Amino acid sequence: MGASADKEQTRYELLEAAGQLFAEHGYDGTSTRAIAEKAQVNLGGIHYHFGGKEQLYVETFRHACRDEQDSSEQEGLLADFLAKTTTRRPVDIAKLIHKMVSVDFRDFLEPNDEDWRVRLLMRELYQPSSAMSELIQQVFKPKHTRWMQVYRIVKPEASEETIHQWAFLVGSTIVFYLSSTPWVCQLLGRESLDAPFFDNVTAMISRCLIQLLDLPLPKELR
Amino acid sequence: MGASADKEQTRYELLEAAGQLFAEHGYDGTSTRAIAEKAQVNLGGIHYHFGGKEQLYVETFRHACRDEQDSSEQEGLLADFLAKTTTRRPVDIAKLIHKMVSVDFRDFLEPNDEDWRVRLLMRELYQPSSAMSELIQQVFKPKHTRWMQVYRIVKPEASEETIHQWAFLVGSTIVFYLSSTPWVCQLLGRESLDAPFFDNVTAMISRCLIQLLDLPLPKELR
DNA sequence: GTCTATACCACGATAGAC
DNA sequence: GTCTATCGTGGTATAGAC
Repeated sequence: MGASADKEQTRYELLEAAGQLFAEHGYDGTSTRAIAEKAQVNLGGIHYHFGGKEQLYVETFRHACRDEQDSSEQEGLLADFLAKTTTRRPVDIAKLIHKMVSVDFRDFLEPNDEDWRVRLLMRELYQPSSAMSELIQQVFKPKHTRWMQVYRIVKPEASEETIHQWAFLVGSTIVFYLSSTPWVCQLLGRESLDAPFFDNVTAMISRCLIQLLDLPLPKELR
Repeated sequence: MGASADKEQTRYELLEAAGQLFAEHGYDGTSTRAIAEKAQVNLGGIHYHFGGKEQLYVETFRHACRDEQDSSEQEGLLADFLAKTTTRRPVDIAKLIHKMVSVDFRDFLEPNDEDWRVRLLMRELYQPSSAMSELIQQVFKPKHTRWMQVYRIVKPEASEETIHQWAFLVGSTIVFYLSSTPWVCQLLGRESLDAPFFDNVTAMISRCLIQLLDLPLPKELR
């Protein structure tokens, strides 16, 4: 029993240490020796428990996914809206869109420097590994499908391609600001991007989505 | 004389070989030995001519920038428009925006697999190195400034922050589709993204930009 | 001045001792 | 289950050939 608990403990220490280092320095920028040292585990332990650096990365990834997919506050927003059998006023759909955008932005762009999970997920975007499919299925596909549902409420006759492209608008903006923060800061002559800045971006993207659907802008977005 | 020409030739061979390999496999994924072999140059030549892998990467980058910044067709579009002293009708500005978006998308998303330069520039986005500042100044800042000028023509009283965020819309979309193509394809159930697909994205982003400025949509975007 | 051969150190992986 | 020794590879540096 003690041995089994120790094993889990060792695995956990390795996953947490590896996650933080991978998120900070990337896959290639992180040495297994650094991970082992940070986790207070012997170098050989990585190969013993996970099989190698590559597999440790994938497992770190699954570890991060499990914690991320729980926060499906957005799911609730949409479900609540769909549950209402009352007539759906255009302006209510517009407000729903604004709320959903806000949730997405808050989940991904809130400056929570202590949490390495979001940054790790984003890294996978540009360095696709064998963990990519898992991340798509568990985190991004549900979000994407939800956005597509919203579009279909308003324009059920639209082409699939158009709906997909519309649904990508929020994600693409988040990916951009998350990955290109140093660039954006340099072009803006700033040190960092704060919450008010992202509130404005949220409002702008909401306006885009709403206007593309020919819905009326709520007062708060005017 | 012959020696000097040989030197330039060797440097050129190294830059071309390194550029292709860096674009294909990334910085960490490319070994100096592979570069030397592809360029038919001795391993030591990299250190002699450039000082090391890092400096070779930066020079490869400048090499790519010089070829990229020439294609400033967009510059011409905007200059032509500004040169016209006739009254600027809102719909003409809308058409200008659509044209400028088209040029941007064509420059970056046209499937020119043989040319490694664009892919190399994009890689720098998610793996910022010492070459970042150069890329921003030479390639992205001019584009960004151009977009900001367009916004000011219509709404000179807007806040700097709003203008920046508006100007980032095109770039963020391009960065997204360029970097996340595998993800997009998997979510769409496609093999690849073709020109008609990007034409639709171009149209959608143009609509966003135009509607955010309260300009009338040209007929071709209806 | 230009290029070649080679040695050096850090890293990932692995086998074998305990 | 843990730790150490060791191998192959990659980036770097340099002495010496031309």
